[in-house]
Amino acid sequence: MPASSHHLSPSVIAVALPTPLRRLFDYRPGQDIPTQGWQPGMRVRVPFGTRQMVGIVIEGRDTSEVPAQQLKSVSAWLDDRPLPEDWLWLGRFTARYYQHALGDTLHQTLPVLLRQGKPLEARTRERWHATAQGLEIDLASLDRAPRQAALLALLRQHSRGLVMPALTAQDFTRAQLSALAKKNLIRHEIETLETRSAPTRGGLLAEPALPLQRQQSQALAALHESLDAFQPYLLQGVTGSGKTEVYLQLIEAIVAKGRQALVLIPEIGLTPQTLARFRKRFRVPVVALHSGLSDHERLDGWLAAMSGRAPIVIGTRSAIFTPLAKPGVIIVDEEHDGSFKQQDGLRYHARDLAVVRARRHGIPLLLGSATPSLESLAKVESGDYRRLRLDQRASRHPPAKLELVELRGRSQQGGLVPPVIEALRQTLAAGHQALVFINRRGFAPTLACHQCGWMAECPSCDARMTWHRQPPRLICHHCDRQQRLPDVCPTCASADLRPLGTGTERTEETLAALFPEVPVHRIDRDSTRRKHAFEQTLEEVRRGEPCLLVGTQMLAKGHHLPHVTLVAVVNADAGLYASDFRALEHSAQLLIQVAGRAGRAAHPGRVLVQTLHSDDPHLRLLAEQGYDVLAEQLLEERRAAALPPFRFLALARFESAKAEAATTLAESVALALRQWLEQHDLAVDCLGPVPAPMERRQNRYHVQLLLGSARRSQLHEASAWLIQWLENHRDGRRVRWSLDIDPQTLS
DNA sequence: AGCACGCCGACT
DNA sequence: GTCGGCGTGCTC
Repeated sequence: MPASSHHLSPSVIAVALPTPLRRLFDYRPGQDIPTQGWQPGMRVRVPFGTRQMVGIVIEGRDTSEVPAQQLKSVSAWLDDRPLPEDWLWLGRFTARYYQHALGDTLHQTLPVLLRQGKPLEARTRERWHATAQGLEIDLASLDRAPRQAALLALLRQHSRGLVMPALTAQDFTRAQLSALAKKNLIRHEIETLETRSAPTRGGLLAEPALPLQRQQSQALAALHESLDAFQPYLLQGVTGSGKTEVYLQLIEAIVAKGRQALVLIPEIGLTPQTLARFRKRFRVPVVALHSGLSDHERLDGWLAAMSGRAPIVIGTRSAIFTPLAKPGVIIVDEEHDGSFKQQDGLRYHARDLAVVRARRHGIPLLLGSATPSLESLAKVESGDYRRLRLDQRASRHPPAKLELVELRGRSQQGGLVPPVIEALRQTLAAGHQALVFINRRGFAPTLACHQCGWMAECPSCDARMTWHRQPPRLICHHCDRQQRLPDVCPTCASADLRPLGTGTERTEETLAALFPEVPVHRIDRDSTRRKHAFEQTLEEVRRGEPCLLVGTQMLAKGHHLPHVTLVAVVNADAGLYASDFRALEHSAQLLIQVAGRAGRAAHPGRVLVQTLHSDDPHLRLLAEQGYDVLAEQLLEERRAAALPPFRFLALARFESAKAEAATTLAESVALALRQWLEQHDLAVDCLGPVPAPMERRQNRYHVQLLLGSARRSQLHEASAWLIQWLENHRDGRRVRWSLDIDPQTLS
């Protein structure tokens, strides 16, 4: 709403504040309203309780329900123009859809520096110099403050001065700077960073686009049919079929029209290589928003996107909230990936918000995946999305078929059966590389006593502790609790303690013993904790010498491993038989993704999948007919079972130190909700409360209530009512609760 | 969520 | 005598 539709100065403004309270707070506008007038989306600093907070002005009001004497005034208006309208709109939509407090939502989707009230414009930084006095003084006179002396010595060497980042990089502190400044030995000035805009001469591209295969051209042609209107596309392409090249050429067309492209990538996919590929192609700036940025870098990227200076913005989940001056397309790569859903606090799904945002802007949306989510496939079926297929790989080999290898009745070494070990041997003998995929880190999933059957259990969770070798410890993967390894069984004192099951460390160890002549690289969260360790290993692997790779899903996603011709999956069953209704979908996606690592270059690949259930119909369907056919069947099963995407769900979670507290609250709210649903004749059902799949985690008990409806609007009404009930009920104090709209998992 | 206020145990 | 435990109540 433009300010002109309001009084120049309303008597009250409603402000969204960073608190979980689901309401706005009214203030008097105060004295220093910007001369151009106020507008929704402007930031204000306001007194809140005993503190000052930064809030976002949402609307003006003639009167407040709050008694006039209780109204406080705005302390300061922080902006003379509002934050971008597209950002505010999406924030308001998100808060409403996910039933989250608006103030908290807006706060979370803003760069840290803007949350703190820093100016929206140019970024400033301090540049420090030695003063004339500081240049003359004898450094020895500072011998009691050696760091100050070192700092002054450094500044003396730089006549143009040094900026803060350069100083903190050398571990100098603000305290040391202030101390020297107090002695008049140094001083600083504030400089504005003139963010360079793009060199546009020489054209858009820094390197020529690659020639397209027939299907890629067709996909691109289809995309060109709707560059100026909302239209979602599902680009379904097998690994190695050149989805990225389609993205790049689409972006080229969009940027050539003076518009911006926003690219969302899964957390694990925003690697230096991915980024390098974009930056190498385009001469224009590519802003990357990832977790490694400093607050200043993040603000810079945000401002560059907001002003339109950055034609291409690429980032993970939270980048969906980046404002764009001239939105042209949104691309979501690996759209099925679970990391697009935030799993705590504001539980939004970036892919779903991308749809909403593209519709609002009237621009195309491109969802890419080799293994699309059932949600997106259902939208293709219903005609909402257009499907574009890429079935051909750039290399002449078709994607490797999954070969199921039965585990039952076979001896195992490090979790591998003889035919798989033999296949590894042949692969190495041919001078190739092999990848062993095992989705459990550590040495063994647990430690068991062969005398009495005792197993290492976490004292705080309903879970087994994982046996780790490096360092030798029992670690709970759910709460991070660590214990030393027992020498003897704690219940029967037997020394016959053995690993139960297999993790990456154990497989690595076995492979190193079986194939001493080649290096074995383990890639999991533990082995790559050191910065750049992952990249270094990949670099070495890409050189192509025969080697073995052992790893978790870190290895499965997106990395080019051109010399790998054999993929072995240690155990396909873990995900297949999990209780979660999406378990099958997710493990099929993971298997196909792992399989995609095999044979991307000159040689065809093989994929061996070990399983205890080689006759499982779903697994066989996947192996024999591929993901599409399985997905079709899974969709039918979901339809028959009235599960998403044919039904909408909301999951209320309750958590407390005492099990009864959570259960009692959940029961009361369920009872009240059921009555209310009946009275209002809403087609929403309410399942539970039931204990969560892992009831006890970190010594807290988890209970949940599942709401389901075929009507999204009714589900929303019901969840809004539920939230209100919980907020008004004091018993909820000792119980922590949350509501998850469109939950990704029911655990 | 913070942060204050408030009323009962082990310390200088 | 007080520092501080976290129970309850409020934030325009």
